[in-house]
Amino acid sequence: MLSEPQSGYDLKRNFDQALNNFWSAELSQIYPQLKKMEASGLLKCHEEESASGPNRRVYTRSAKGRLELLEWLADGPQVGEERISYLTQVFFLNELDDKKDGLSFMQELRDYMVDRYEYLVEVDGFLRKDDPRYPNDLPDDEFFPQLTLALGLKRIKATIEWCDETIKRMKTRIGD
Amino acid sequence: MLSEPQSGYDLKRNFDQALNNFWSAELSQIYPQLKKMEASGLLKCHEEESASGPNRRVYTRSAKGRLELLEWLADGPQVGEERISYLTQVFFLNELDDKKDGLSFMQELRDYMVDRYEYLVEVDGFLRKDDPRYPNDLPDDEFFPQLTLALGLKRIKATIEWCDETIKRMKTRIGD
DNA sequence: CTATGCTATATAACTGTTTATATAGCTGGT
DNA sequence: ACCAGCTATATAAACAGTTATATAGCATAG
Repeated sequence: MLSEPQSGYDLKRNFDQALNNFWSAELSQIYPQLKKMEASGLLKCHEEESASGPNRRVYTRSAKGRLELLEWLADGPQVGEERISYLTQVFFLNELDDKKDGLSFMQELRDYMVDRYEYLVEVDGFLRKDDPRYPNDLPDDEFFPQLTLALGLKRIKATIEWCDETIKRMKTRIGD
Repeated sequence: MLSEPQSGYDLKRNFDQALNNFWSAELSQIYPQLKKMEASGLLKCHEEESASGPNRRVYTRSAKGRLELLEWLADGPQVGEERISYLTQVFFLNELDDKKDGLSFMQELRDYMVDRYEYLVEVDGFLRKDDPRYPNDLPDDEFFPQLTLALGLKRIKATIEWCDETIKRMKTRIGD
């Protein structure tokens, strides 16, 4: 992102597409943030006329901005806690009177994960097919975006496995 | 949580331990939240003297609170986006002049994940060993907390696999 | 006896993020 | 002609969450 000059609107689109739901941001967060970064000298801005609608405010990284980016990467991976909302729900599943309701919950979760998995496989296939010049791997501008996809696939697969094992364990407990 | 009467302090401890870093909350978030839930009739509160320090404000779920919990579960799993900070960093790794810096980044990430995996295996082993009365599975009060652990293990394993594959791909690209 | 750490609650300040709303003009369909 | 949908920016209000700070008493280690 911001490797090439972009407006807030472009950035939003790239965020949504490229990071495949591993990070998102609303325009109401992006626009003030870009202004803040411009004010502290990390970005430069120039206006462009738009064919439709208001002028585009196009941002470019400054030398200072680039330095800060390199520092951010040099600090190493940010491995803070990863929040999974539905796990807090799973925790409360033993409060249910009818144990079959817990099973339904897990089956619903599994169905969602399978749908998502199939969607990501499709996106991944599209990325890989596009360029036959590199039989061993993708060019740089596709390699790094594809890494986020590859992790997504592995993690969702692991989650589906967990759903299956949990459903099996729950069925045994119900005595079904 | 809140299956049994608890103070904000208890809740924090249980959150941290039981959800194994899949969810956390600070006391400064918990205390006002409990007051809010008491005000809207979801919780009841009574004070207890404490052996050390100020009185304990102990909360219990009300009938209304229990209903709301059941509705929350009946709505199905909350499968919102899962944010992974380090993936946004991976995305920018192709900005680095020296490709070996990208490799170091991935190796640092792998080391962290391996450490975390080994820690979770230990915790999981401790949970399973404690009760020999159930040879096939755990009692209810351990089964549900263990599910969060089981998912954590599968996901971290998947992440380590991804790190290994990525490191391999990166090495090939460098020509090492 | 002093420092550290634990139980226990509370608030202020700040940052991050989402939802809702507004404006403005262009494009394509019915 | 009208409506829906897209590009494009902007702000207000609300909500979520963290960091810092304060108070207070007890226990334990050095």
